[in-house]
Amino acid sequence: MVTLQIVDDHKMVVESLSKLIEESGIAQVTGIYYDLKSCRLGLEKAIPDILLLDIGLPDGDGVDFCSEIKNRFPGLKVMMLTSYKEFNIAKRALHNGALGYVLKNAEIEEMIAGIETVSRGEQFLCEEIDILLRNKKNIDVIWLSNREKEILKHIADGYTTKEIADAIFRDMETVKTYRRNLLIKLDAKNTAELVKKGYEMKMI
Amino acid sequence: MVTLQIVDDHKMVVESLSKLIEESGIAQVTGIYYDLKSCRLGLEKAIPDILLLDIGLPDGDGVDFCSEIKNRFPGLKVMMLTSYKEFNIAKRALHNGALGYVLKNAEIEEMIAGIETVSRGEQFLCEEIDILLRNKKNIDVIWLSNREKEILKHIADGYTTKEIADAIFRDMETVKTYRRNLLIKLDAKNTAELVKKGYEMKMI
DNA sequence: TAAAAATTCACCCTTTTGGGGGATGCGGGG
DNA sequence: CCCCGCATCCCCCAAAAGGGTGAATTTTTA
Repeated sequence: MVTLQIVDDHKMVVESLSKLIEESGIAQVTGIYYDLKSCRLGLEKAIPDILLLDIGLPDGDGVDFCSEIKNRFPGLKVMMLTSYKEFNIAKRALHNGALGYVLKNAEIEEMIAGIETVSRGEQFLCEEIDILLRNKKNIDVIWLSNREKEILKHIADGYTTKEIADAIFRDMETVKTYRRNLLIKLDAKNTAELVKKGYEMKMI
Repeated sequence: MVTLQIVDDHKMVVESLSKLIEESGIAQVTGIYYDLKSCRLGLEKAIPDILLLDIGLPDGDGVDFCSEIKNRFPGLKVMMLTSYKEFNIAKRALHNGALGYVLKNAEIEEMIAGIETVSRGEQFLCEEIDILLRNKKNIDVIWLSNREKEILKHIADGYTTKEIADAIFRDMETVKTYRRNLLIKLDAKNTAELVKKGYEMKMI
């Protein structure tokens, strides 16, 4: 029997979904977590075959967490279960070792089929994401360094170039360079669009 | 028997939640919609006692929709069911006629209790939202006019003052005034923070 | 270990924003 | 009828962001 655990902070979602999966007979739900911290603890005790992973968790990002657990438990099959229909997010998740990506507005049957496929070790994408990735297969994924993310957050918080420079103990010119690069990387015309895209790509 | 309908674009959520509510015996689910359009059509045929309403629907905003349906069906009890834990969003929803506001990460028991309370015509807030509103009860709700929302969207899309002025056939000075007012209204230091706050308050 | 990426700083110059004042007219609510 | 919010436009001036180009050093990765 395939064992499965779920990480999602929406109790309402996860508990009803858990019932549904058990009733379908496709897998046995051996654990439910509402944050990454308790998930880490739980995985130390017992590793399931599949982990259903949300993205917007209260104590961290599911996409980053994905690479973390793939390093610790390479055999664990991770299936993203989220509402983010964004090229960059999906692509980063797959790069980080996720084997599946299913949107929360997908049909339940699709989800069940996905669990089945992933449990065999094959990649599964829900239809919408599959189309999304196909249509943009020639587009590069956008990766930001930690410094870039840090500065992007400061920008979104309303800090000026000077203020950011003081905050990170660097020269204004350095921060200016980062701003320029961020504009290019996220393909934004100015700071406003930069913040918008940062939000959309869940980099803030 | 209390009748209930749900509007939420997450099929996975809504279908499993629907089962759960029916099993609890608290209400009978007489309709499920994945967007506002089909909800409008459905309500024309049969009005339930309670409507569970999400916020981020594909074809519109649940908060705005709330005032729309309260005008058409004043007796309908609307209960927001969403993941947005934001003062302004919750407050606007209640102003727009919502009788309940429950977060998706609340306990299912809380949700059931909420349905019961709302069905009696009494207001119900889940614990987290209750605390949020209490702590900020002296803070004013932020309302934006249509023009302000329009300009805020243009700003987030990366248009400059000049470009926005051209797009809406108004003078640059007019747009400048709107920008100034938006900064004051959303309490932002500059455009970057303005866009951030606009996103957080779901005004973009 | 060599190539690639990230990080840091520099100079110059233009465009855009932000902050301070106004002003007018219009429409709704008390 | 008057006040207030909304919408529109005006002037001035300082600060910040944006754009081009270059380059050194360190860290990471292939």
